Amino acid sequence: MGSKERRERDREQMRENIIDAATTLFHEFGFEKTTIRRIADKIEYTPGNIYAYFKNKNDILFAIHQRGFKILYTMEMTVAEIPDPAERLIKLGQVYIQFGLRNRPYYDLMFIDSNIQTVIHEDDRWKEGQDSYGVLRATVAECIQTGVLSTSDVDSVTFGLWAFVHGLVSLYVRGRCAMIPEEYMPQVLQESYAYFQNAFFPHKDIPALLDSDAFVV
Amino acid sequence: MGSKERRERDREQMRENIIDAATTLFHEFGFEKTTIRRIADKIEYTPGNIYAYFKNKNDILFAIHQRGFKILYTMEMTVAEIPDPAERLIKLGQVYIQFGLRNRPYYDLMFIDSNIQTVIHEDDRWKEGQDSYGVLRATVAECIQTGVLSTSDVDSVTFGLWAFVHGLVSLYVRGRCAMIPEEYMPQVLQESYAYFQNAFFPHKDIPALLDSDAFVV
Amino acid sequence: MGSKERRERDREQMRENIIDAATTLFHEFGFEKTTIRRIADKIEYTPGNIYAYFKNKNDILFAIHQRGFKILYTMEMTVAEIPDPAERLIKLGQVYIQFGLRNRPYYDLMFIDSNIQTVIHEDDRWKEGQDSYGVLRATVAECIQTGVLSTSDVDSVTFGLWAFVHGLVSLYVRGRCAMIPEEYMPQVLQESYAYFQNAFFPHKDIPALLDSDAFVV
Amino acid sequence: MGSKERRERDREQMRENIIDAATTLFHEFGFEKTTIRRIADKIEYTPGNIYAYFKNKNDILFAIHQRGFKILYTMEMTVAEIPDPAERLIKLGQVYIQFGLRNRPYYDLMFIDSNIQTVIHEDDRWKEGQDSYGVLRATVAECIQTGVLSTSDVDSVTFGLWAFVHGLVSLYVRGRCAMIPEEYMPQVLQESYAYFQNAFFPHKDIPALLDSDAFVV
DNA sequence: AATGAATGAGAGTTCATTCAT
DNA sequence: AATGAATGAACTCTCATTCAT
Repeated sequence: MGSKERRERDREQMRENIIDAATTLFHEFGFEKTTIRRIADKIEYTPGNIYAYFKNKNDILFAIHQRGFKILYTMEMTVAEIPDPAERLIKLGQVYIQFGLRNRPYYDLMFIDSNIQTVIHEDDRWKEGQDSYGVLRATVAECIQTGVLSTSDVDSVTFGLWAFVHGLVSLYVRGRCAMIPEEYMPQVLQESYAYFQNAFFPHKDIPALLDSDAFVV
Repeated sequence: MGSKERRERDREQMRENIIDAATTLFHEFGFEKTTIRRIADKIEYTPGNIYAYFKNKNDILFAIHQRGFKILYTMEMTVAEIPDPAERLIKLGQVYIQFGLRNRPYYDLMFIDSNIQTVIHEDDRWKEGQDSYGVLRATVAECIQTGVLSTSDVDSVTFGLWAFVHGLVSLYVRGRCAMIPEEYMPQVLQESYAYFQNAFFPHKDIPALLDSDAFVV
Repeated sequence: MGSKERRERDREQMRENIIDAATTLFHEFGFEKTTIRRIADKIEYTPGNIYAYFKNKNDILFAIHQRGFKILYTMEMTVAEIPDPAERLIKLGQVYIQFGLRNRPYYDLMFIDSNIQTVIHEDDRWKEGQDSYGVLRATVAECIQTGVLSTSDVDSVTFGLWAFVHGLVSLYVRGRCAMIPEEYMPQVLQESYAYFQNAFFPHKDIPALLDSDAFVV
Repeated sequence: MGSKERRERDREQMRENIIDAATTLFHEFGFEKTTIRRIADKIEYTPGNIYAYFKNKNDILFAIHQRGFKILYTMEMTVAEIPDPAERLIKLGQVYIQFGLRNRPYYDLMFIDSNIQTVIHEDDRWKEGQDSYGVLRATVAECIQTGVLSTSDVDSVTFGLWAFVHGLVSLYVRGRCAMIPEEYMPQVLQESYAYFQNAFFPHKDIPALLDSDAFVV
């Protein structure tokens, strides 16, 4: 019977609907202020019914979290095949920023929100994130190996680079850029990135990637 | 009468107590999950009595927020007199990191938390923060003038530098560093900072400031 | 399915239960001193559940208010067909008094209570009440037309007559008749009414309606 | 020593202040919604200090109540000497209406409010009110004796007359006159009163007292 | 007499969650 | 799978009242 499969598919679809609705609402109103009823209303179902798909409210949060990392990883894969590690590193940063700006609700949960901490065991979260971090770290390591970056410690540089792009995205996402006019932000992000890129790879003639749309918010 | 003054002092002390308790709890459990009752319990007072000192829960948040910026500004002032703008810039970054690591609950509220947005008018917040940003921006501008930094846009570089240090602190404060062992973190932070410092000021011989205690968490 | 209908009926029944309980309690203790908890206790439900049927406490008050006017209007209709306007007017007064005495909690809310003012827009309340007033006014107008009442102003007389019956009911309902023994009250009300009736229609030989049970409290 | 007397006088003055403030506030916001703090604020004293003058909130209510009856009685006395009982009766009604319209907060408490019921023992209230009622009743009795009113029962007529004037005042005071334009009300009240006066004393030529200012609100 | 701090009880309301149907 | 009713615990906040000073 395909009926069993269809039921499976319907079930999955329903989970997706709930996650979609919750993602938007969590981002817009915050986790605490988003009620199960509101999520249910949005997808035109009953509050109680949500519990047929998720153990509880936290469980929804966890699902969103997982989905976010899946998306990020997919995006990272689009530049994974670039042979030159320096260029790959630069593009990785851009991909990361692009991911953050275009998936704010996910980014929020994955790298900023602290509600998630009570929901997800540290080990679980690390497992989720380690692939992404792993890709970045591996690229940095390659850069060091090829001499384009000179450092004794892979993690320090990896962490620093991550911190930089995370800083750009999170200050913006959390509305701490009031001193810079909104419409000017894409340019500031891009120039900022370009400046840092140049500081790290001064001798290499890697295109500044000014044509990138990573910074379009 | 000194009695009136003492009462004044007692009252201020009480406000401090409330702020202290709330600061800790907000950081530990989040704003929403921290109840007035819990704050009251912590200082062994009655919930209702809190309202004799603060209009409401939001008002407490606001007070914490203000105090944080006051502390940060004071810390920034300790390096404001350094004549060499490059050195001053480097120390400013260290002071910022130090502030973040040692005042995590404040840092949380000031630069990460999003509850604050509904509590504090954007204008007010910006006014609070502009002094700090202003100090940083002025130093960057000086570096450009003296030719030690070369860029066409002050804000892009200022924002980028802020993003970097904010990234370091916020990833740490929000527990996203599980991939790096806790005890190894101070070193990672320091080396990361040193590496970036060197990337930005490669020709100047500014001490790496390895003796700094900025990174001791 | 009859199941949906039954659920509908159950729901309506529940609303009725809440209204009934609230009506009694509001009358007995006043609106402010009646707590949602107490209403819930009385019908053996949970406080929170009340909010599944009424938006808030005010909403309950409003529902009672509406119900009261419906009852009054229905009672007025029972004498609306009396052809002689003078007789109709007299009976209208009796019906009004009867309504007040037998539905004290409603009467309270409709014509005495001032909490209702903050709950219900003046326009809404007036709309509710205008039918009742309209019936009375039309009857007075007819009496003037047929010459049995002589006045230049319909409203003055209508208002005066209303004031009289309202005075009787409200002094009683609000316990201002301590100077008259309780058991003597029905007779006082009746004789008072008869005396006024005679003063207004001295030449007509309308039965004093002593057989009426309007005044039995 | 006059100092003891002055202290006595000061104390009395303070009680007056509290009563004044409370009277206004109770009328404007209702008993429940008027807080002790608000009363204290109005007279620029401390909440706690109020309790040096009144046992509790109810006690203030009681004092207002008493004062109201004192005022009413005083006003009634201004017409007590009119020799013709019919004229006296008519003027008594006008005085009553005037009292009600000009002392709404008192009137509210004395004849409408039901909070007072829980505060004041029925016996006490009756004692307060009996003088006023007594004056009215005595006048009615005199009218009967002189044949200008013909009835077998003094109380029925007394109560009816009281009900009429009470109805006029209370419907107005409690905002149930939305169907009549505000500015038209004084005239309606006056004409209504005149019409009733004429119904009761058709053969006597007592001036309609149209010049009275009793109905000016 | 007057203050300001403090209390404790309780208000209306919300909401995640459960459960019978 | 889905519903609608119901729960129970908790929330923020208010306020009459007390009391040490």
